[in-house]
Amino acid sequence: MAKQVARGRDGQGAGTSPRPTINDIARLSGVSKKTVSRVINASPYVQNETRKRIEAVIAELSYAPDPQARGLAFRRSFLIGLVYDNSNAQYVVNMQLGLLDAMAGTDFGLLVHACDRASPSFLEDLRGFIKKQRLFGVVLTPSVSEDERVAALMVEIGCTYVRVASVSLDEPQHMIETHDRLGGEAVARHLAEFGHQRVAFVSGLPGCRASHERREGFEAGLAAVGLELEPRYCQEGAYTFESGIECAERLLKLKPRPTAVFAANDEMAAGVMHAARLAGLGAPKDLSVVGFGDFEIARRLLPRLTTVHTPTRAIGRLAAERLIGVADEGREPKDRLPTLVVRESSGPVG
Amino acid sequence: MAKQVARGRDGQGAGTSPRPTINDIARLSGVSKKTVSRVINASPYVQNETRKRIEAVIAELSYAPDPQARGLAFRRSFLIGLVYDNSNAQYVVNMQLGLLDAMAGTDFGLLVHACDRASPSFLEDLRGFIKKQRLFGVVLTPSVSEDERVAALMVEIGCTYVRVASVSLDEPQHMIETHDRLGGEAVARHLAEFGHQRVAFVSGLPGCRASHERREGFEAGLAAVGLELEPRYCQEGAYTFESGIECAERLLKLKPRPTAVFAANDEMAAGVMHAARLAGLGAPKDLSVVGFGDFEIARRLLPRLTTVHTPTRAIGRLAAERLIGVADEGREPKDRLPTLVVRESSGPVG
DNA sequence: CTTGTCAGGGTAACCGGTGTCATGAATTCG
DNA sequence: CGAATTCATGACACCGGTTACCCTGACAAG
Repeated sequence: MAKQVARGRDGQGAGTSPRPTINDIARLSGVSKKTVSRVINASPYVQNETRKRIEAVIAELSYAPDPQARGLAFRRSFLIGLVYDNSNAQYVVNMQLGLLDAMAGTDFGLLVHACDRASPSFLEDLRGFIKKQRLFGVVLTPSVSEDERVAALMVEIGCTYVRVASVSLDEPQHMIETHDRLGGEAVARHLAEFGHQRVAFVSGLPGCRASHERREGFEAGLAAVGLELEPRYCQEGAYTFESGIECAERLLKLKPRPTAVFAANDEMAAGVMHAARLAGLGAPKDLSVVGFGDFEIARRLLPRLTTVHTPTRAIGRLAAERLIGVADEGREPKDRLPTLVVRESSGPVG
Repeated sequence: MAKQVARGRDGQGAGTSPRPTINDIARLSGVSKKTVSRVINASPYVQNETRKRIEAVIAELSYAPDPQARGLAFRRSFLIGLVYDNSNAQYVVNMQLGLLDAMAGTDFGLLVHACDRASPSFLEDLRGFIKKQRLFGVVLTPSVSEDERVAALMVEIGCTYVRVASVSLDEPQHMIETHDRLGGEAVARHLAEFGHQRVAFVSGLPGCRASHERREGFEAGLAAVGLELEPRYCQEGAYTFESGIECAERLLKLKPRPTAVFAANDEMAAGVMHAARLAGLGAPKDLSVVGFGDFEIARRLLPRLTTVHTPTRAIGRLAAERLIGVADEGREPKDRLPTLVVRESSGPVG
C-alpha cells in the first residue's frame, strides 16, 4: 500500500526518475503484468479496448521493456553480433552502419567481435562470445563467413546466423550473397569495349572465395567476347597495397606487357597504379587499371580509379533485417548488386 | 528430486548441454548459491578452502555467470557503448580494437552507436541507447566527445563515461587526453629544422577542438624558434580530401608561396599533395607536406606522408580500462602520446 | 558465565520480464 | 438447450543472478 502511494506520484518527477517497469504499466492500466506482456509481444489474445488502454499508458510513461529482463526470460538476448576479421576498416564501418540502420527503432543492440582466424583460440573465443552473451544471432562477414568451421559451430551451438559472402555457401536463409562474379564480368566487358586483349588479373589471398569469384566472373566475361585470361598474366597478391606493387612489377616485366590490369580490390589496384607510375607508365594511357570495392582510396587516386562499387551498407541492412525478421527485404534487388563505376584509370588501349 | 537426478549426469554430455547455472555450482560444491555468488564477486567473507572447492567446480563445468541475469540484478548491464560520429573509418575500427583489447577475457561486451550530431533526435537517440540497454558506461570519441550537451546528458542520466579528446574538457576521471598539441609542436620543430619559414596550416572543421589544438601546438612550436604562422597562410578545411585540395589551391596562389604545409589530418594532407602535383609542384622539393593521424593513406601516397602518429588503439584500450576499472593504466605513458613519423613528403626548404 | 563481535554462510525476496495453467465469460455446435 | 470451444485474462512459478537480513559458532572482553 505504502509503496503504491509512493509510486503514485509517478514518472514525470525527478530528472533521473526510476524508469517504469511492467508492473507500473499493469497497475496504472488496471490489468495484470501478463496482459501487458501480451501487448508488448503482440499476442492476439488481448481485447482491442484493453490493448489501447495499455498502449496509452505505455506511451504516456514512455515505457520500454528492459532487454535484460526480457532476455533472461527468453533465454536469449536482444543483441546481434557482428563478427569480422577484415582488415578493411571502411568495409567494417559500412557494414556496421548498415546493420545499425536496420536495427534503429528496434530493441536490438549491435555487439562487435573482431577475430583472427589464425589464432588457436579463434573458435573458442567465438563460441564464448556467442554463448556468454546469449546472442540473438550473428552476422558473419568475409572472410570468417567463408569458414566452414564457423558455420559448423553455429549449427552446433544453435545460433542463428547470416553469412555475407560473394557466393552461396549454405542454405539460402543463412546467406546474403554479394555476387562478386557479376562485378568481374562487368570489368571484363568494360575492358573489352576499350579494345583490351592482353588483360591481367591480380588476385587476393589464395583460398579467398571473393577473389576467386571476381576472377571467375572476369574470365567468364572475357570468354563471352572471345578473350582469355592467360595464366602468365595472373599474379597472386594478398589484398594489400604492397602486394599490388609487387604483382604489378612482375606483370610489367612481361613482354608483351598487359594493357590492362584488374585487381581484386582497390588497395591492390592502388599498388598497381603506384608501381606503374614508378615505371614511368601512366594510367590509363599506358595501362588501364580497375579495382574492386569502391572505397575512398578509389576517388583519391590520380587518375581516379575505375572500380566495382559494392553496396556494403545496403548488404548490412539486409543481413540485420534477415536476422531480426523484418520482412523489408522487398527492396529493389538491384541495389544489392555490385556495379561498375567508370572513372579515369581505365581507357582505350593505346 | 527427479530434476536433481536428471541434472546429475551433468556438463560433458550432449553437444548443446544446457549451460550450468549458479545453482548447479552450488549443489555440486555443497554450498548455497549465495556463497557461489560471493566467490564470483570476490567477496572476502569466504573461507579459503570453500573458495577453492567452488572454484574447482566452476572450472570443471566451465561455468560463466549469465551477464543478463547479473545485469538484471545489478540494474546495470555489462555492456559498454562506443559512441562515434567520426567519418574516419580507420579511426573507428582502431578505437574499437583497442576497446576490445581491454575487454578481452572480461564479461563485458562492446555495443556500438553511430550518431549524427546534426540530427534533431541526436540527443534523444543517445539517451535511448544508453537507458534502454542500461549501459555500464560509454566511450565518447571525437567529435561527439567535445559536445557539452552530451556530457550534460551523461551526468543527467547518471551514466559513467569517458571522453576521448585532444585536451581536457572535464574532470580527469572522465578524460582520456590525446594531447594533439604535442603533435603540432613536433611538426613545427621538424619543419623549422628543415629551414622552413613560410609555413601554412590547413585546419579541420571550425569548432573542432582537435584541429584547434593541433594548430595551437604548431604555433607554439614555431614561436619557440622565433617563427610565426601568418594568418594568410591559414586555410579552413573540412577534414576531407576535397577540402584539402581547395585549401592548397588557395595557398599555392599566394606570393610568396609557403614552402611547407601542415594539414590537420592526413586526408587533407593528401589533398594538398594532390593539388600540388596538379600545379606541377613536387613534394618535398617544391613543397613539404605534413599530415596528422598516420592512417593508411599516409603510407600509400607518393612520396609517403610525414605525419603525426596517433596511437588510437592504445587510447581505446586505456578508455575501456578506465571504464571497467582495470588498474592497468600504469603502462608507458609515452605510448599514448602522438609522435612524429618522418617520411618523404617533407624535406629541406629549397 | 554472560555479552559482544566478527567471520562465514544460509534464507527469502527481488530485479523485470516470460511461460504454464486455471478461470470465467461468450460463442459455437450438436 | 446443454456441452464444447474459443477468447480474454489472471495467478504463480521461473529465468539466473543479486541484495538485505538472519543465523551460527568461535573467541575476546567484561
